[in-house]
This record gives sequence, structure tokens and C-alpha cells, in this order.
Amino acid sequence: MVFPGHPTRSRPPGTAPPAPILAPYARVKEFLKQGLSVGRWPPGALMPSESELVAQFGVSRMTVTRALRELQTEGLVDRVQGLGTYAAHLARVSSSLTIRDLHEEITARGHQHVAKVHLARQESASAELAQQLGLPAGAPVFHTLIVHYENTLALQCEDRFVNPECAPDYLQTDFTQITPTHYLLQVAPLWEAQYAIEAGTPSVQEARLLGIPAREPCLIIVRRTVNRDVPITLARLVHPGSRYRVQGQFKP
Amino acid sequence: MVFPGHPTRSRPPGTAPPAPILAPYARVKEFLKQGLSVGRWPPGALMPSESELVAQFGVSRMTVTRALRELQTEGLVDRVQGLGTYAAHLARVSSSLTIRDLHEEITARGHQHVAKVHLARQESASAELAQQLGLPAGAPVFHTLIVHYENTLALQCEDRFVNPECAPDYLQTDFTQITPTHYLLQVAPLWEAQYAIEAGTPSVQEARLLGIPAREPCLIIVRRTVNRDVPITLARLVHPGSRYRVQGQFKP
DNA sequence: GCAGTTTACTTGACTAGACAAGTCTATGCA
DNA sequence: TGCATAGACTTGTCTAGTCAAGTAAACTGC
Repeated sequence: MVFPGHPTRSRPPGTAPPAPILAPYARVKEFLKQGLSVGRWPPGALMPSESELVAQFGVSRMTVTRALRELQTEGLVDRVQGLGTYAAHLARVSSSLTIRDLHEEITARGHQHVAKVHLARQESASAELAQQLGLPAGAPVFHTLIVHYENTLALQCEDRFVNPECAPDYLQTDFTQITPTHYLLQVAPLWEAQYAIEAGTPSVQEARLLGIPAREPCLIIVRRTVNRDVPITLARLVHPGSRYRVQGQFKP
Repeated sequence: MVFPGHPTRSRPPGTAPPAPILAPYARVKEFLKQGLSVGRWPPGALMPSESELVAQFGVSRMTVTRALRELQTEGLVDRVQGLGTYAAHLARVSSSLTIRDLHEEITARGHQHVAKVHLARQESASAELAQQLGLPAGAPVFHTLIVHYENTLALQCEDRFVNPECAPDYLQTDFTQITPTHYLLQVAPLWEAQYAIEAGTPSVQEARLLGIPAREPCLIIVRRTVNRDVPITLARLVHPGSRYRVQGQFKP
């Protein structure tokens, strides 16, 4: 795996990066970020109070507050009412990794996204599945099994269960035209998900559907999606390890 | 892979979730979030302007602005100066997945984290490695190869290159006591990283070090870390697929 | 010495205004 | 018709102040 080269190396030597005129709140923020990056305030250290920054920068308290609050939501500082602002223990911060939508990823490469529907029907939920979807055992659930291709190469085997209460017309959708993810986004636009990413071998059926050897390592993502505490869908996404990777940025 | 059950199922039936008294900015935010979740403003739709929300909630504009700005940083709305606030196209939003530190993960399970150092020396950078670390070709780099155990089971093989300019004392560190990640955090507390997660087979050496069959699927993470545009380290982390998974939350 | 209270300092949240800048529409002139 | 301009509306940012609430140290009375 090779990442793009160091960006500053692509700049002609001797030229400085463009320094846009920053808004006052951004200048305060940049000052604090710079101090954190050079270790001026090691993790856990007490940082300047709002009133100190007000005096130092000659701005109003609202401006300083905005800078500090944004640093807090970025996880760079911890603020405690009555005590002050502290440099965050970055090692304990769970970081975030951005990942992209499969359809967008394929079309962004200028390739064609094709979906083949192998199964789309209503079933009775097993006890475990019913619990995951917040339904009584034996309740009807929708079940689809779709293989996604990049041009002619199978990229993902998508095995999905859907809560009928959230998407009653799910099975009427033409999944060769619109992906389940996109359809569910229309029905329930706001959601959260829990994820597990692991490496493993595909099932016999999955290997056959993907057209890969039974022992080829696969990247398997299991995802459970909820919309404001109402479970929507449970999906198992199997990708051939040689054809797919999750890529992204990582920030504390 | 089984996620914990639906949280509302663990509440006694008939009891509502606790409704804390929300601050005005939080009430505005919640109103907009609720509207987004029920599809009141489908993706791309124009949402109420700040002045409309000011009139509706009887609060000052700063309060409304805060609610809207937070929704914007959460990726739920797009704001355009001169035009207005729009419901975000969630499908296009790259979402974030929180992942945890290995050492913390092991100790949180009440297990013992043991590290065995197999290599810690200075080498000359190959052309490709030098480019990744922003160094001239052939420049000295630090190279460590460490296997991390949970109790007696190998969980991660960590092959790492470090920019000596950022951490001159790197090789003097006792990596059986402090992990490279922790040490590097002390030297350069603020950083960003680029990630790639894939499934694959380990090299012969990695399989031997991890004590697994040569064909066992592994979760492989390649990470490049920079501190304010200065590259710090390049790491290849290989985990047996049967012993390790990445788990996390996912929010638009 | 010790328990309770006061005080100083901190962040949290808000108000009512101000000016700047971007976008679109309607108007008026050539 | 075509173009320039003037409003009207939007978000972006800031000021100078207010009140509330949490923390810790200093102070007081016993």
C-alpha cells in the first residue's frame, strides 16, 4: 500500500504555503493547535483560560469561546466548568476513519456499477435476528441478497435484512437501478450505525457468488443501522480481499 | 457478529426515555434533527432560515447560529452564504468510524498486553520509503518490528518506520514497556493519519511471528502519520483474522 | 484542628445589536 | 433586447455585556 507523496515536496522549494487571512476565532484556534502540536501543553496540562486569551488577542469572549468549543468537539482539548481547559490525552481519544459509499466509489473511478439480485423476499425472523431488529421473534422481515460488480468483477456480496416497519415498500424496489443503501436513505434519511470489520473466509455460497476461491481472504463488514433508536437494517458485506480495501483519513 | 440488543427493549415497557431540560440552542438543534429524521426536509431541501428560527423559538440569532453550525459540522446540513441552509445529501457524506488503541483495548478486557521486540535498528531508506516520509533517498530511518500479545496470543505484528527528525531517541525506548504509538504521541502530540484496511494473507515471516498458518486471512492496516505536514511514521499492522476485528460507531 | 462559608475564578449559555459578503430578483436605462 | 444596478434576503463573524453553575482555595467561627 502506497500513499500519495508528501504534499510539501510537490511545492517548488523556497515557496511558503499560502497563508489566507484568518478570522479572529480561527487565529485563536490556530495558536492553540500550534501550541499543542509542538508540545507547549502536554496531554493533561492546563491551557490558558478564556479571559487570558481575550486579553492576549484583544477579542471578545464569544470569539475565544468559539475557538475553544471547536477544539473541544475535535477532541483536542477537554473543558471542565469551574476548572479550565486541558490538553486532551490523545492516546485515549477514539479516532475517526472516513469511508466511502460503494456506488460512489465505483462511479468515481469511471467504472460501471452493476448489481445482480439473487434473492428478495419476506421471511420470518429468527430469535437472534428479531432481537437485532427490535422485533418480536417470528415477525416478518425482508431479506435481500445482492452482488455488486465493478464492470464485470464482483466487488461485494450484500446479504441484508430490513425492518418492514421502516421500509414497507422495500421489496418493490428495483435494486439493479438503486442500491438498498440509497433506498433506505430516502425512507429514513437520518441514521447511525454500528460496525465490525474483520478478515475471514467467505461461505461456500458467497465464494460462488463472488467467483473467487473458497479460501481467498475476504474483508467482511457487518453493519447494524438505526434511525433515532429504531433499528432499520442489518447487513453483511463480503468483499474479496484482493479487490477491495477501506481507505480513509484519521484524525484525533 | 452480534451487536448488543436494541436499547429500548431493555427499558420497562410504558416508560419514556428521560427528557432532560435542553438548552435553547439544543432545542433548536433537536427540532431540526427530528425534522431531518422523519423526512420533513429531504436531502437537498431548503431548510428554515436563521431569522425564521429566531421568530419561531423566540431566541437570539447567535443561539440559532450555534445550533445550525453544529449541525453543519456534524454533516447533517449544508450552509451557503447568500442562499440558505440545505438538508445534506447523506449518501455522499463520508462517514466516520471510531476505532480504538490496541493497548487500551487489551487492558480494557482485563487482559495483559505483552510486546516482543524482534528488530529495532537504523536503516537506509529505500526510494519509495523516503518519499513516503518526506526524506531524501538513502536517508537514515528507524525500523522496528514488534509483536503484540494479548496474554499469550499474538494479536498484532507491527512493522514500523520512523522519521528520525521527529523522534531522535526513538530507538532508545523500551518498547516492552511503552508502545511506539504512545512514545510517538509524546514526541509529537498532534497528528493526522491516512489509513488503508484490507484483508490478505500474511508474509511467511509474519505468519511465523504470529504463530498462525501461512494461509490464514489477516486484517492488514497500513497507516501513515503526519504532524502538521511533517511525516512521522509509516506502519504495517497485521492481525490474525480470527483474533481481531475493528469495531465502531458510524455517524453521517 | 476542623467544619462550614465566602470568594475568586472558571466554563456554559444567552442577548441584542452590528457590519460584511454572497446570491438572487426586480427594476430601469440604453 | 440586453445589461447594469439596487434591493432584499441569506449566512459569516464579531462585540460587550449578562446571568448561571461548578470548583477550589482562603477565611471564619467553634
